[in-house]
Amino acid sequence: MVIRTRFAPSPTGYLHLGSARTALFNYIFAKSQKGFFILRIEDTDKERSKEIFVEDIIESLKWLGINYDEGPIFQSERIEIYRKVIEELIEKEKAYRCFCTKEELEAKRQEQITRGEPPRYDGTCAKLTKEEVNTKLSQNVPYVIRLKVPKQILTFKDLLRGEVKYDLSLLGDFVIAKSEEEPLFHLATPVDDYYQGITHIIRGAEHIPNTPKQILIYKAMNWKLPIYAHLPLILGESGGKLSKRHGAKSIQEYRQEGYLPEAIVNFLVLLGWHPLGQKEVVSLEEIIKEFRLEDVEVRHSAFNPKKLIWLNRVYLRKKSPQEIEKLILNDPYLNDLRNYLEVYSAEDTYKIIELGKERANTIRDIFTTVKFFYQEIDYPKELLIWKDYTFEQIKNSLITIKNSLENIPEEKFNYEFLKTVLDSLNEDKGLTYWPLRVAVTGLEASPPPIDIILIFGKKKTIELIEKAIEKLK
RNA sequence: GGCCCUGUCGUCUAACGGAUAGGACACCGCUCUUUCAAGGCGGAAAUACGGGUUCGACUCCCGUCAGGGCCA
Repeated sequence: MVIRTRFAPSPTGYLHLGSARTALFNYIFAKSQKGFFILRIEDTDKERSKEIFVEDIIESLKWLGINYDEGPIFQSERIEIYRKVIEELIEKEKAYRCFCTKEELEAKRQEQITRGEPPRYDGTCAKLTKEEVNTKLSQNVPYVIRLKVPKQILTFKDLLRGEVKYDLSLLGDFVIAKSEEEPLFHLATPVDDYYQGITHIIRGAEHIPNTPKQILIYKAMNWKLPIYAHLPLILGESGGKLSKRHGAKSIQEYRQEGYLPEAIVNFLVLLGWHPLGQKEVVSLEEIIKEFRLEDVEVRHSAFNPKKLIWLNRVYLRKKSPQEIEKLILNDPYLNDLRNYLEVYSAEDTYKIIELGKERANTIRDIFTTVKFFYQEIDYPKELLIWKDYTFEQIKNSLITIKNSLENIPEEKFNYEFLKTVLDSLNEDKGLTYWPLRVAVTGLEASPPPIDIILIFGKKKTIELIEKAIEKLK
């Protein structure tokens, strides 16, 4: 059997971590089985569907490296297919037109509630004769289309949870379409899944209660059922399902902040699944090789942003400065960082990136940790003080450093020589390095001073030391 | 409210009837070090609760409680 999976978002919001995880697992499973992964846009809700969200979904998937083999297929372009199914269901008397008005339905519902029954449709219009229906149609009485639901227990198999039971008598004959041209979610989804040959429906656990409704369509049409696997939900830090409402950031926001797609993919896959052994940093290739859908965890998991940051650091450190430069140049979301690439020579810029990335969480962070290379520095003179030394002692140390540096010929201005010279100046090396480091960075915490001096060069370094000495006078 | 799903360190997870319940993030020490980061070493930290089943339950069953989802 050729495996076919799909990701079927409705374009009513930006793609966030929760739905990206669903897409990812569908993709990984399909690829692990040498199957196909399909993108379907469920845009039948014309009010809430927006083109901008379609673009966002497509762009986000592309960025994450979740490539679909077919699609995007738009439901809005498939109205004829749904119409045929609806007509067939009515023809076979599996579904019927319901002419009840909102007021009538509301009255019945209130009645049922007062009787302590679950509110559901009582099937009045199912009893209408063909003649009665035709009369109402000719009078243009508005209607919806309902599916006939048998009063029995439906059991379906979820690949991760085993058998799930559902009492259909609680459901009543639910609405599957507002008209022949306006299918609802519970109709359009199974129809597409069937016609698109989807073998495995992998989606969020919030769809478990929807599953019986969709299975009923399959049964009414006499179609072979797909395999269902409902993924655990990702919960926000505050508890509820991760969603726009719970302050979930979109994938593109992470991109904008300088996260790497590898880190996000690795992070998401760890929510509910884990690679063999004790390793946690895994590439998409390894994931695809080791992935087994049955091994996916069923319990919901909370989103842990600190672990995402940690993974991002891991991947950031693996990148060479040249690769980071390329990312900045090629990603419009990081466009503004280009300015940083033009200040120093390419060689020096690579060195700066190297220093910055060791301390950065994200690509964007790189330049904030080494901002002293790019902006005028200022700091309170107290920052120059190492331990309990006096201003006088620090000033003298800086003067010694300055004189030593001035005496170093240009050709010997390299790491080893500088280290030998600076190491020899004071018994307490902190008396040398701390004030020197503050003088060139203005910061409490920064990369090591010699690395910085080498990029600034002799002249600029001496200028900065002179400024520091000036402060202490 | 009804129905459904789920309960292992704070968080993500391993253990799929048989070890001192393992790892990762975060946290706290120590170490390295001029600072920060990274690294190395170490620490604290969990089977929700109550009943069964079994020679033996994290693991199977029932109940309670808790969290979450869907519908209304």
